[in-house]
Amino acid sequence: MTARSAILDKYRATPRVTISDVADALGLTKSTVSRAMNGYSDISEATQLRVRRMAQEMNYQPLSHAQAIKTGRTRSLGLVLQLSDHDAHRPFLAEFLAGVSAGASTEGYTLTVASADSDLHMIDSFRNLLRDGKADGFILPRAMVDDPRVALLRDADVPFVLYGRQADPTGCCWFDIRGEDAMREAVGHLAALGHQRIGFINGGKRYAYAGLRMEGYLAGLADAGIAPDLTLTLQDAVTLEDGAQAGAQLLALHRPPSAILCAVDRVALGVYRAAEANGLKIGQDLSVIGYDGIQDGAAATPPLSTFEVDNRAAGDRLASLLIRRIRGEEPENLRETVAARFLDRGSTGPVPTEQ
Amino acid sequence: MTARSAILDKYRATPRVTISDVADALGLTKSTVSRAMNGYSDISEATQLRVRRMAQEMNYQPLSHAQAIKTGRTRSLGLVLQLSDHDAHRPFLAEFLAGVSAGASTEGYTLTVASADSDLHMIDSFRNLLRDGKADGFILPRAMVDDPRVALLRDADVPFVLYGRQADPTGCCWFDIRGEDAMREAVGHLAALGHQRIGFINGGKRYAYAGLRMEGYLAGLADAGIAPDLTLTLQDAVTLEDGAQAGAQLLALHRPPSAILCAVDRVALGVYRAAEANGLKIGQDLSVIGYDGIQDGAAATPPLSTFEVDNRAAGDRLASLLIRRIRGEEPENLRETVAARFLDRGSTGPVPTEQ
DNA sequence: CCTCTTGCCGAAACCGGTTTCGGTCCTCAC
DNA sequence: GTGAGGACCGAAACCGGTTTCGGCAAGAGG
Repeated sequence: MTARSAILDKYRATPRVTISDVADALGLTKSTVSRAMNGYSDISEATQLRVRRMAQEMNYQPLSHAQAIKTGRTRSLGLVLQLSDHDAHRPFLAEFLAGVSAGASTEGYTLTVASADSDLHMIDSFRNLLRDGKADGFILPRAMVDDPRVALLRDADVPFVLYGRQADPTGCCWFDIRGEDAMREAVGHLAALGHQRIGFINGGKRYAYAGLRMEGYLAGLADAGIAPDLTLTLQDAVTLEDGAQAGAQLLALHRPPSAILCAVDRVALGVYRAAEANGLKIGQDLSVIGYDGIQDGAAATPPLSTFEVDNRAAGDRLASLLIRRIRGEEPENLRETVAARFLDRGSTGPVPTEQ
Repeated sequence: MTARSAILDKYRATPRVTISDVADALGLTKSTVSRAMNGYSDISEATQLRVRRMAQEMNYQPLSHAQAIKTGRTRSLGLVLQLSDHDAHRPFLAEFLAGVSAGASTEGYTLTVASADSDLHMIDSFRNLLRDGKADGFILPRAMVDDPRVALLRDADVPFVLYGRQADPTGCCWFDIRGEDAMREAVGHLAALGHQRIGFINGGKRYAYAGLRMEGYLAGLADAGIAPDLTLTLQDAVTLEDGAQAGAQLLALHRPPSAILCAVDRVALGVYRAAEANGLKIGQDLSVIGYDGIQDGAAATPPLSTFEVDNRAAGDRLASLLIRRIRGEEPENLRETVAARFLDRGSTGPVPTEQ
């Protein structure tokens, strides 16, 4: 009851402490307080400290939309979701959003989410959010090879950060997980198990990650001294159905692969289905490795060996990088990549003898 | 090139048309324009029209955070995601968000998303968003039976709208899909196929929907003249693993059910697994009906019969209702429910003869 | 014809900040 | 002793809106 009331008080009763309150409490003017809070050099160190301390004590925090009226910035990050790639998005979204909003809020930022069902609509979203000061910059999920969002925002000099990388890095910040390293490592695992014919089903070719993962696959083959066989690689598979179809296609080959590496977990689960249809047992007759670490993979039989991707952490990092970009840091210093962690869960095994 | 430039112009070059620009263009003062835009009665109809027309023509739209400084409202809807119920959320989130943001933007509102990993943290989120004017009201996904968010926001007189219903409707607006009707209909379907022993695996009991769906299940039994058998009902299952376990439990009964109704698709897919483990063929030896309409259900073999839930539309409606609430409409008039659509897809069949 | 409303709009204050522009006062060099 | 310069802060304008208050003209009523 009293706890409840205390909370409610903060909801409205207390009229909120303003910059003038702080100024009065210190016998200063609000202009001085403002400049002190913003670290202007024409305010003495001593005064800055006094002001900050008092602000802390009085629990004063400038009202973002009051500052925005002059500065144009409202301390909020924009995220425009694309409906077109639903299926790809779904498993990630909740954790990703949690990460972004957490990362944003530790710096006093909030997250504004919009959605668009076409590229044109997306541009509109950007424009509206900027125009109305609902976003100071943008997080762009799923970098594409020739990304119209990048072209637009870069030229417009609007801060943004990519989840994924970009061939032309000019003006780009990003966070990414090194999927290419994962693919390379996966091929290494499979080769170590004796596999020589290792198929690769790549993801959506419009996305930047596809090229990288292909490189990783090829690098892995090179590491193992295996000559790449183009008939064993397919691309542009993102759904379970895609995977089932691609898997069937590979298994129908004259000399089918004994292992299939998939750039996407969902596709790997499709390969499960194809294997089942062919009477093959995953982990024995056919080895499969995926990438993403989705729940359904862990629940499959056998559990899918895959690479765990921490989308929550990714969101957190992206928010942090974008905020630094908004604050003026150079893009060159705002690029991070991390490794994915391999989860060896049982969908691989030694190459079957009776080939 | 020229198209690009035009867009960029709107991004920044054009300094944005303000209320004074409109006033000057009409030979009025900005106070008149402001009141005209807001429909004050002390401005003549004629002038209001003139102003609105000109605003339209000049593409003027008041800057939300400039108004907020006086009004306290910034035309944005708040949504606080709870991390605890990840699994329940995941499949819905993308479409749901798309719906909400679309519904919001048609009324000139935007969507602010935050996340919380505990109830306490969630209250903090509410408070911060309100305090900083980042949300004028909230959408509360997944209504719970004794929902702390409702208690809080209701008492604080903050506008909110529920996805789901509430036993005590005081001050509550909501949108919901009548899961109870769906359950009732499902039981009817199964009974029509000859099933007499119909199991029911309910969802998370902390959620408001669970009670309703149980009622629907019982109503369906009553319709069919079947006496309810409590040993055939389980509850609190939300994940695939929960479903597998619950399914195994029901199938291990002395007199197992010939059909199992699940309040959640994911759980139904768990029942698939349990059936498989028991050597039962879904659709022949065991009938299963789910609820949600998730993709994985369509991809299962046999495709899961279920109820399609349009989360995008739900989000859209919720946004609309919340905005009306924010604008002052009474909660009593802001309650909507719609029916779910049954998808008969092949996981049901006549009751097997050799019982 | 004069007052009293009423309708309609302008003037100015205000909201909570930021930023420009000066104005002290102190120090230091000459 | 004095002038210049720098450190530090106050005064006031400003941002783009909203809201209060008051004034003017037209119409109603006596």
